[in-house]
Amino acid sequence: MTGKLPAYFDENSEPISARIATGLHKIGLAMKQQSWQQANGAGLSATQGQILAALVADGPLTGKELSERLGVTLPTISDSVRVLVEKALVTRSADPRHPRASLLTPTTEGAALGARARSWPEFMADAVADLSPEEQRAFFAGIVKMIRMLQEQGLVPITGMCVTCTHFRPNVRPGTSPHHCAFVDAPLSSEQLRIDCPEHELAAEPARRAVWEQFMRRG
Amino acid sequence: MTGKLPAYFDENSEPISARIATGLHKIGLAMKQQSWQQANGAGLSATQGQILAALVADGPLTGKELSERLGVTLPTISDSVRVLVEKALVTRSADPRHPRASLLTPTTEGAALGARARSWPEFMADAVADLSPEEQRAFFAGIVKMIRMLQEQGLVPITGMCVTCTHFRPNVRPGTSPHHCAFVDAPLSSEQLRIDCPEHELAAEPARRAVWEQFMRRG
DNA sequence: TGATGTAAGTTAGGACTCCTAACTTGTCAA
DNA sequence: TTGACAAGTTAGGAGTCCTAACTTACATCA
Repeated sequence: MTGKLPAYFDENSEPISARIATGLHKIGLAMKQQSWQQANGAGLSATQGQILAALVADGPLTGKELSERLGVTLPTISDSVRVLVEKALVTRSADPRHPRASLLTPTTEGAALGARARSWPEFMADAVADLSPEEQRAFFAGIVKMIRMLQEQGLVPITGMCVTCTHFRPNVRPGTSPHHCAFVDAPLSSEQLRIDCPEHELAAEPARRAVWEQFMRRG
Repeated sequence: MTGKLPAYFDENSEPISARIATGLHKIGLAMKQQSWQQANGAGLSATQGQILAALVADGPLTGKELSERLGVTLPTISDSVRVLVEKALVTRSADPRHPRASLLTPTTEGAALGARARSWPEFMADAVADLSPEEQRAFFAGIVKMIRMLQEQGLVPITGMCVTCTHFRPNVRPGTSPHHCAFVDAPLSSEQLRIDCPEHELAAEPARRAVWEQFMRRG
């Protein structure tokens, strides 16, 4: 039955991986526009919104930490933070951990805006909601693996994902919830993995690789 | 067997759709950085690279068409095109279809750069390549549906996808290649669907909706 | 007690992105 | 012939993002 039809597209189409890349590109377009619009609607710039969202999600952070999370350089952060301080949306306080660092904390008003900013990607969640649960699981699994590989290439900051966390124990029991989080001491299924956990603690390199390999070894 | 374990994460974790959204956000971060770096390495700005890539992929386009494809306004395109013309990477010629429009065509050098720019998302294809073929199919299916839904919301331009094309005939035969492309008169499987087909011709609204519904009706 | 180093930020400056608003200019229809 | 429409351009301004060069605090070690 294979070879029965001339299979025009097998020869003339780009490989599926390239088309996935193109598709993600289009989705990225929507995200960019959306976050721009949402931020402007809230009287913020896009990065200001992201900063507030990060502070609300992960607690007080230093400029350095923000620059890593958002994937921009320190001067860019410094600039946006200055504006946020002027607007009285965040305050600085000394960081006990680092000599010259200052922890950024949102004010009441800033926290409210940050909470709203966190929900900006929800327009995508809406689009995802129309997929069947099974499709969502498959989609999510692909995303987790893909992010991990992009992290290997140094293109995505390593934060928040279970699969790089000291507390993560992959495939420790049979059944639908094979993984375990040692932090909250609770079982965890593959589709419950976190992408942005505030308790994430980066595992050291050899352990990190071992955890990933054990995670990928299904069965 | 359900309910056997306390299911901490069922209660304390965000829904999977939200985590998918966050994940896509992270991937978007990598795309943004990557295209910035690649473009700079080629002596272009990010949008200039995108414009050249679009011209190489889809043939001569007008400014208007470019602005729709890239999701930016006409002035932004106009500005970048001016620079590209100064650099002798594209030329303008009259468009027979529209009175005041001008078709943009890459020069030899521009076409070479555009071809390189087209391959910039390949770093993602590499990350995708490590997924199993089955995972890739599922991932791709999710992307196609998601883009379609974002198009409905007007967040992604409607171009290049089979599922909005006059030539697309979904689910017309049983088996692994149920669809058909009337343009090249060839059968088509779900994972061969195109995301960015230059022959795409937008179907009129009632037909478009009907096609989508028939596409979603599996079996 | 200093000299040197390191890490976190800031400032300065420049290229690019991206928008809105206002204008120009061809074509077509009333 | 007048007016509407569509495609572009220009002007102006806010924001993004970088590199390079500084500042400042503490830590270390001679």
